Amino acid sequence: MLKTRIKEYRLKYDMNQQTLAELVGVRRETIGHLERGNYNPSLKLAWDIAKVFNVSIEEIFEYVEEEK
Amino acid sequence: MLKTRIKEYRLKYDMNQQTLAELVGVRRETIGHLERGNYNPSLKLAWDIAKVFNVSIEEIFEYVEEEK
DNA sequence: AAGCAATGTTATATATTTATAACATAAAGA
DNA sequence: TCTTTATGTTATAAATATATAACATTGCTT
Repeated sequence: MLKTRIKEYRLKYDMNQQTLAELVGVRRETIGHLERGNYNPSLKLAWDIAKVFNVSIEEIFEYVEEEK
Repeated sequence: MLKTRIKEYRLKYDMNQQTLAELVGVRRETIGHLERGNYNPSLKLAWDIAKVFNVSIEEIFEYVEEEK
């Protein structure tokens, strides 16, 4: 299961989904889906998002084992 | 454009494509395609490969600008 | 030369991400 | 209340990653 801190960093930068989406070249729905854990992004998208926040990919995305 | 050091690390670990593929749960052709830069992996696959070699994703994958 | 292991390559099918559009909901301000 | 902004949600289409199978090539070893 994928845990993400996109929303946390997005709010830290006082940014809405639309703005982040434009910065990385995807739709705002895509950002929303990622924040809600609906699917795993491509490495390219993960890379681009991490770059916006000047952090490593690992800082924003983490795979953890399912509980149940 | 995606540059990758999969092959470099794979050889360092004296491992063939088949073995690496099994460790991360994909086909050997998929590893081959990645090494030849045919497509960008999912974050999950990139994560799994980095984990096999005990390095960060950024150590193995890097996006650089196209020359021409 | 013959055989084997590793990798390249290609075609097609399947799965998943992402795009697109439309509508719903919730919060905040005028 | 009405309007606006941000986000949720859902359905469908398009794009791309990955699976699968088949065959080619290369290098090594006998």
